[in-house]
Amino acid sequence: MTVKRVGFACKYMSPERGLKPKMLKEVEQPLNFRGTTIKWLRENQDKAQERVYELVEHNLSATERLVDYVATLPLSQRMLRLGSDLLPAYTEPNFGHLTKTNFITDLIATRLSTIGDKARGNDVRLSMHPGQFTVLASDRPDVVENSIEEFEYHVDIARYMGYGRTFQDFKINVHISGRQGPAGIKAVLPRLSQEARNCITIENEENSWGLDSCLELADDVAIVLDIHHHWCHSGGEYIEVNDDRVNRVMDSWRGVRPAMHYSVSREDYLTGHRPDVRPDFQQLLATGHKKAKLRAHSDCMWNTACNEWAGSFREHFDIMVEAKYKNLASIPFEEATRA
DNA sequence: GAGGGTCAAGTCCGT
DNA sequence: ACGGACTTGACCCTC
Repeated sequence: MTVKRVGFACKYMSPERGLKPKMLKEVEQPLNFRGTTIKWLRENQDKAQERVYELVEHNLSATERLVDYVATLPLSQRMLRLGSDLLPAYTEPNFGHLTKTNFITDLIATRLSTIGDKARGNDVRLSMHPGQFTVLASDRPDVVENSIEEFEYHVDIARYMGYGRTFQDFKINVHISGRQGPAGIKAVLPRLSQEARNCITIENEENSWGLDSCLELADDVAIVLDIHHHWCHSGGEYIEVNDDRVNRVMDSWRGVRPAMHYSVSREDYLTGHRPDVRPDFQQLLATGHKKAKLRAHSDCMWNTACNEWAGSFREHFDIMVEAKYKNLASIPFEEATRA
């Protein structure tokens, strides 16, 4: 029997929202990342190595606790995106070495291996999503080089966890982003490691490179359909699960169960909007709403009509929920749309 | 304690 | 030309 998953991204939030901020942080911090800035490392060179060690140690523990938490959830909720800041400054030219000294590399290898085993042992589906600075299709060669390095950083994490061995055993998702478009992605693929080519997925954007552009890559990589991005990009289309384009997305996964993204416009930007009616993009634009603001993610999955629509994809897709309230948004959505 | 400015990187949109 | 938004806020300083 197929498990139909719904997941959340990067961060655990406690259901006890009434706790004082300090208490809340105490409860949540053990499962969430800590970080630093390049500026701080630059200004505190003598303490930089120690600081990075401490952060890596914490972030590895946080990742393990987060995977452990997800492993306690019903099978249908065992899907998780890991944050990109696990290893601080890994690809920064002057400070990357701080995460690559021998004793840290040993720590990373050991701990990530354990985490990978736990994820596989508990059927937790994992992914990552490199940031907006990863532009594999840029028309600037230096940006492409840096982006390959940044992408391979995520692949290193996957590899340490024992992934990247077969097609889409782990998803590392990026946008096309650059001015070269789909051709730029095709050009860069042969330059990526084998594990990277197993993990890479391409997601449709709200602006510039939409679903049709992504589908040009359907023979090369798995496509991640973001139905909210498509709603923005198309000017309000609620794409149906039986649409031919959706079929082509599914085919791009070559037999692996596809993953997709679901989010909804911020509830506080649509004050008074009925929760049982899907927002009408054109009507919202006509009443003075700004496209940029309609893109912003909501706290929770407040719109039951959108949820029903998104839920219709669960037959064929695992769904990554992108919402500010993380697990507190994804879990009720999962329960409400369970078949 | 809470609030606000700041932080490596690219690209596009809106003003 | 420039600020804001984006895959993700966390940290540090001030009050």
